[in-house]
Amino acid sequence: MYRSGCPLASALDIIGDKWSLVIIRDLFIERSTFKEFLAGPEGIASNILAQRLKWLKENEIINFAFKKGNQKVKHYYLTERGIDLYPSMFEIMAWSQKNLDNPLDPLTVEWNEKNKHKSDKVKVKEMIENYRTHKINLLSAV
Amino acid sequence: MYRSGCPLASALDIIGDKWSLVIIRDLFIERSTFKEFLAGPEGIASNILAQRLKWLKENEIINFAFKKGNQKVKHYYLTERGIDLYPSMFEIMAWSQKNLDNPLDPLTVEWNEKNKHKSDKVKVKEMIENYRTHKINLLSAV
DNA sequence: TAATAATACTTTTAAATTAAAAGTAATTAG
DNA sequence: CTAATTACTTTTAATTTAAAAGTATTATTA
Repeated sequence: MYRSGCPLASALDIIGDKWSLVIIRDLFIERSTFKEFLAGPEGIASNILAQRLKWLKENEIINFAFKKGNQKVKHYYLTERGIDLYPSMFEIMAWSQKNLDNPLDPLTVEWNEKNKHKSDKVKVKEMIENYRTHKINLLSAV
Repeated sequence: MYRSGCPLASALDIIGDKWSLVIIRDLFIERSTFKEFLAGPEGIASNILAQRLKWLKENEIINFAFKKGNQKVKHYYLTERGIDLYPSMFEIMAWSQKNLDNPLDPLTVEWNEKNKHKSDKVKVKEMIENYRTHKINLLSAV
């Protein structure tokens, strides 16, 4: 299943594509439904989205639950293994902002402004803490 | 060119595939020629390798030089923008080793053993320092 | 409660990318 | 001068991605 015993290559075997981390980003910013993922600014196709959600679930990076009284809307959320990806994503975003000259979307500009006085370590820690709180709320409503 | 103004998605537009970071990993461990990349344990196809090297050069993540007296063997190396990817790669490898159960190759086991007493910050710093030294040697031989 | 709408997909077909294998031009070594 | 080596390129097949339309199930509305 894995191409080699290199941990970098193994990780890329799971999340090395243009969409997986984008979906995981959406989960971190509290988007949780198929419809919300579809509405993201990158415009993922519904078949690709369905396929990636299945793959990420099979690899125990995400899971989903229904809220009580509703069997229609699936709420996806990150497992611990998924939450654990945040430090990698943070470093990739830092690299991107330092090295690519693509104008940032308003959401990122706003987030940067709000967090500019914090250290990287605190930024990562707080994002994860906030996500855990959100997840608890989501799962307590199932 | 970029799918959105999200820095994560923008980075994935450049390096979001199964091979780019594997090639960059090779560069960090001082593999520098087409032949050496081809010989890596993942078995990249030569056409894919050529295409990726071209793309990474176009995006100023890598460059190459000939050594003096030899116009045949191209020695690829990381630009500053490429070296800057190491913290992301380090976090991905850390995630992988914590969360995937794929047996590590001997090179990684050996590296882990040699560096186990160091902090993550020092590991990252030293890898980059070592790479810079290697690069200086390489370029002073052109 | 029956019709309508919404949600999370699936299917189909086309386009693009990846892969495997073989081939080639330029350069160097013998 | 010949043979080998290096860094590709080409060709063809297989796989993946994408776009668009369609569908089953559940929830909402009249």
